[in-house]
Order: sequence, then structure tokens, then C-alpha cells
Amino acid sequence: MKNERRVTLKEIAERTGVSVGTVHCAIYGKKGVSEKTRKIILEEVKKSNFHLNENASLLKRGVQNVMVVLPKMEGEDGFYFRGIWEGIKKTAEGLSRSHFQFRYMEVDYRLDEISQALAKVYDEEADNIQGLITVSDNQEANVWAARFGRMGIPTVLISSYKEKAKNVYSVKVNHDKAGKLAGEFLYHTLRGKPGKVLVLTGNTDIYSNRKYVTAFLNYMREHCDWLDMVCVPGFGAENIDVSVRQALEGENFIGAFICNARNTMQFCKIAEDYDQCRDMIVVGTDVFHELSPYFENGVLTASIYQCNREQGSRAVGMLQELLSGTEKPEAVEEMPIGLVMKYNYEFYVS
Amino acid sequence: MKNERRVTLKEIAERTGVSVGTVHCAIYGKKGVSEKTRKIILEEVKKSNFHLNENASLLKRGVQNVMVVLPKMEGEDGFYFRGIWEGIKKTAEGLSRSHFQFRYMEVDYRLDEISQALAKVYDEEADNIQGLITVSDNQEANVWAARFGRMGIPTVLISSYKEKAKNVYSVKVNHDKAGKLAGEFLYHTLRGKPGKVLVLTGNTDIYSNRKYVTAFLNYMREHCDWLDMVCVPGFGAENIDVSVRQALEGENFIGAFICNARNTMQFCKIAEDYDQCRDMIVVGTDVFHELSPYFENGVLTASIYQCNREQGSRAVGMLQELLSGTEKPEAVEEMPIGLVMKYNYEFYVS
DNA sequence: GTGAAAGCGCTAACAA
DNA sequence: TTGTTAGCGCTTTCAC
Repeated sequence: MKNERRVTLKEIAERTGVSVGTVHCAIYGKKGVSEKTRKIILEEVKKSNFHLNENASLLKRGVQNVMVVLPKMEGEDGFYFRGIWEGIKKTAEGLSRSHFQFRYMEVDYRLDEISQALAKVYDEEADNIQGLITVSDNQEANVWAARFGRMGIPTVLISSYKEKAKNVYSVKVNHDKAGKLAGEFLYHTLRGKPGKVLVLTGNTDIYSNRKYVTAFLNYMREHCDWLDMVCVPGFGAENIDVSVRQALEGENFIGAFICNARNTMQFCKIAEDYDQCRDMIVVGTDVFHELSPYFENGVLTASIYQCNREQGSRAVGMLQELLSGTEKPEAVEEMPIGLVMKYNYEFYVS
Repeated sequence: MKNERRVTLKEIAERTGVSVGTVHCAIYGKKGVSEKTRKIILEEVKKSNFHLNENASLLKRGVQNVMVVLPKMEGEDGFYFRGIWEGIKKTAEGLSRSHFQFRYMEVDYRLDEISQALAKVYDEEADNIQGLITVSDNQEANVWAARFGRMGIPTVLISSYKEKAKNVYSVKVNHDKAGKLAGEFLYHTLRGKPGKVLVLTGNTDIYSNRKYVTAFLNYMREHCDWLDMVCVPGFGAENIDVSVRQALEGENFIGAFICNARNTMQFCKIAEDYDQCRDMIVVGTDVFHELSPYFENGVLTASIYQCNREQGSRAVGMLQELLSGTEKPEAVEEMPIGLVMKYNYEFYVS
């Protein structure tokens, strides 16, 4: 229970009869230390419960530059990525005081734009950065991420489809659980009420949409056989406006599930024009301030929160661990999923 | 877009033609600097966007000792506080590498035990600690917290009823919103199904229980007039076992709301003995691993997650800000509330 | 393969 | 009121 002073490098050096430089090399596994002395040193390190003083370490090392390359925060892209950006910036701010410098690059979000941006960063900045946070929505971007990793730049991918690669880490949500959670909510709210459920399936070329909708539909098939699923594809306001209106005019629905942020937004806008939507159970995806009025007026019953802020926050945390610690985080970290309604959406809006 | 070196204290000193010592005093608002020079210095600080290098600052200052005094993690107490402890320890671990040393004190949780523990810490350790994290469930504990604050030890209260006091900060949940959220879920799931709802009101001497239940009942009165609320008081397994069984034997319920962790646990145990509970909508409070089987088998439909881990985590964060930064956090910070079901409880269990 | 030493930016004690 | 300075614990370069 006493306040013990922590052991220092110097003390380890004294106790093992070598110099601090040698201890340093031993700890970091650098060459220039004989196997014998290394072993002695590491034993003493363990025995005396030595941990590097991160402050001293970072102070000496100087600033580390981290590049963040993500889709921009505006327009429909922003619905999802604004939360990510928020999480990143907030956490980064708390860190940059210390010894990290973050540089932000917002790119347009078309399926190939990220790789272009990454290529540019690779050519122009690779020598100036010590870490990278980005998103990878396709094979090509994955290849770029791997390239950064291979040249020793730790890279954290957010909400991405990721393959194993050296120095490449990832934070993501479990789309399977997310789909089931949406289903579970409809199960409880529509139990014993036969009818049709409108499902906006989004863009099935996008890995997350596909995975998420499939999990949802499987759940419904298994647990809600009294409900009819009516699927309408499309991604973004322009793509779904007509087809959703047609669906609502053609049939009566008692529920709806929408699998991404931009479609959730557009559906809510449309729903206001249709009386039948007033009593529908509507489960959307993501939480952003443009949805506030629909939570308030009851158009949107619930939304699946994919913890985007937490994903951003954790990505920064992982990079910090990678850049400052001696122990590495898991290659893939899964974030929670939440279900948000009128009385708690405010805590999650971005 | 260039990597700019950050401005240092020394540079500010040079630019304003004073010494580093003076700049230091000016920044920290210490006496010994004339108003005139202070103004000049602070202007330069702002102009050149100077921020203290936290690493250097902490390195120089040496370890800061933080005491954590909270109810123990075992037994019924643990249902709620285990999450708090988890959040604290995880975040503290990431920090202690740097320059904070956390000491943990688990106390028995009776209404007056915390103040006793605080008194002991105050007498024996006050000179050795620079920060305190604890919980205050009554007036007396609040007085102790204020004492620590007054003698310059920043104190963060978790899930507490808190009064304004110097150097005393607090993280908590919004019980009003939490109660409404529980109500909202019952509204959607029991809509159009008249019947009775069992409400375990807990211990109304406890501030949080009282506030939470009141909000819930008000919501139900206003929005669910087709439902009958049947209230049963009591706190803890032994207190409620008989009365809950009596209630279940005497009447039929279509839903239940339980306002604290230990009662939620006990209700689930009891519910397994009663057939009528199989189709009930049961909304509990808090998420801990002992509840897992009941989420899985459907006894527990949903639970209100009070973000205990996040509360613990944030408490540590606040203390860090208090001990290392120049800018203070808000005196009271409100944490999110979540609604957790079968397919996402796993992310929140502790 | 190992040791010595400069210095990262800041804090605090002391000197002026 | 202001200036000077040692040194926190580590990383890294250079000398041996």
C-alpha cells in the first residue's frame, strides 16, 4: 500500500552491471547486445517489474506524425463518417498535447477514391509519417494499407473489410450481430401482428451492407415467420426515393428496416408524407443529428448505433499503443453495437 | 500541411523577452508575475498556439498518486460496481505507464461505509495522494469529498448524488432519461396489449432508485394508460424474493420493469419458476455476466445499461485532465444510457 | 558488444 | 518581480 517509486532504466543498468544504453537495446530487442547479457537484463526487468516511462520515452523521441485519410464529413457521406471523425479528433486532441501530431485528409467517397488518396500519401508523405488511420472498402485499398504496413508504418483500418497484413490493424463492428439486433427489436415489437416489413437493402456491392442485411433477413426468416419481408435495393437519396414511394403506395407495412445511414435519412423524409408510416415500427441505422426530428416525432422508432465515435476513438488509441508501447494490440478489434431510441439518441448523435 | 515543430516554453520566453520561469508562472496563473508581463505572455501563447508538452511536464513532476475508493466487486455489490472497476482499471492501466499511480481500496457497501473509508484515507493518506475517485451515496460522504477538494485534492465522484464543492467533479447517468427509455421500450413492445406490469421499485432511500423509478412511472402514466402498474418495493435478493413470488402467484403480468442490478438478477432467477414469465416483456437494469443465461433464454428481454464501464473510464480521464492539464473538465459529466438485448449484451457485460 | 553523454521540454527551487 | 538552473527518465549517437 506504500507509494513506491517506479524502477528506472538506470537502476536496471546498475543492478545488472551494464550501462543504460545496453539495457535499452536489450528491451527493444535491438542488436548489439550479446545473448547472455540480454537474458540477464530481461530477467532483472521482469523481476523488478520495470516498465518504460512513457513520458520520458516520448519526450525524447519527439513528435510522431499520424495521417488520417477518410471520407469527408459533408453531405450523405457525413452521416456515417462524421461520427468517426469526431471520435478520432476528440481522442487525438487529448493525445496531441503529448507527442503525436495528427494530420487530416478528407477525401470524396467513391469506391476508388480512397486508394487514390492513399497512393498520393504513399508517394509524397510516406517518409514523414509514423502512423496511418484510414478505411478500406475494396481490394485495392487493402493493398495500399499493406504497403504502408510493410514499410513499417502501422496502419489502422476503420469499418473495413480487411485481410491479414503486417502492421495493419483494424476496428470494426460485428455486422452479423447488428443485423440480428435489428431483427430482435422487430420481433418484440411486432410480435403477434401479422403484416409486411419493408427492407431497404442498400448497396449489396458494399461488404457491410450485404453482411448486415443478410444477417437481418436470416433472423427474420427464422424467428418472425408471421411477417412478410419486402426488399427494396438502392443506395442514397436519389436511388431509393422513387422505389420507396412506390412500395409505400402499393402496399401496407407495419414495419421497416433500413441498413445504412443515408437510406435511413431518406426514408424518414419520405415517411412523413405517408399516413401509414405513423404507426410503423421503423428501425434505421446510425445516429446523426439530421435524424433528431424523426426520433422526436416518432417516425423513427429505433436505430442501430454502430459506435462510430468509439471506432474512431479506438483507432487512435490503437495507433498510440502501436507507436509508444512495446506491446501490440489485437490485429482486429470489434466494437459494440447499440440500439438507440427517442430517449437516448441524444447521447449518440454526431 | 507541413509537419510543424511545436512551440516550446523557451520560445515563448524568447519571443516575449522574459525567462522560462516567468512564462511558466504566467501560464499557471501563479503569483510573482506582473499583470503587464502576464498579459504579454498569454497573448504570445495564444498567438503562437502554444500548448504545454504534457510528457515533459509529467516527466518533470514525477508520479501522481490517485486513490480509488469504491464498493467491492463481489456479491450483489459487484453487479453494478464491477463494471465501474473494470472501466477504471483498464483506463488507469493505460495511464499508469505514464505517470500516474493508482491505488485501489474496496470497501463494503453499506450506506455509511464509504464515509468511514474516506475518513480513514483522509487521516492516513491525504498527504500522499494527489487525486481521489470515489462514490458518494449520502450527505456524509459528500462532506468528506468536499474536504478532500478543499485541501487541494481533486476528487471525482461516480454515480453519485453530488453537491457543488471546490475541486469536486462528478460523472453520472441521467436517471430521468433512463426511466423514460425503459418506458419507451415497454410502450413499443406492449402497445395495444392491455394488462399489468410489475414494477420493482427498489430502495427509495437511494437517490438513483427513486429518481429512476419516478421517471419510469411518470412516463408510463402519460403514454401507456392501457397498462396497470403494480409496484413492489425492496432491495436485494432476500428482500424481494417473497413479495415477488406472491405478486406472480396472485396476478398475471405481461411486462416487468426492475430498477437496479441486484433486483434484476433476483427477478430473473424467480421468473424461471413461473410459466407466465416466458412471454413477458422484462426490462431490467445493468448488464453483468450473471445475467447472460437470462438474455440467452429470453427471460430478460432488455436491460438498461448505465454505462458503468464508461463512467469508470471517464472518471479516470477527468482526473488525468485535472492533474495534468491546465484546463479543467466540466464539474458534472453525464454519460450515455443504452438499451441492451440478446444480440448485443455481450459487448457490455462485466 | 558496451559505455558515456547530450538533450528532449518542462517544473520548481533558489538566486538576484 | 524576474532569471537561472538542475534534473525528471529515456533515446540515440559516437567513442571505445
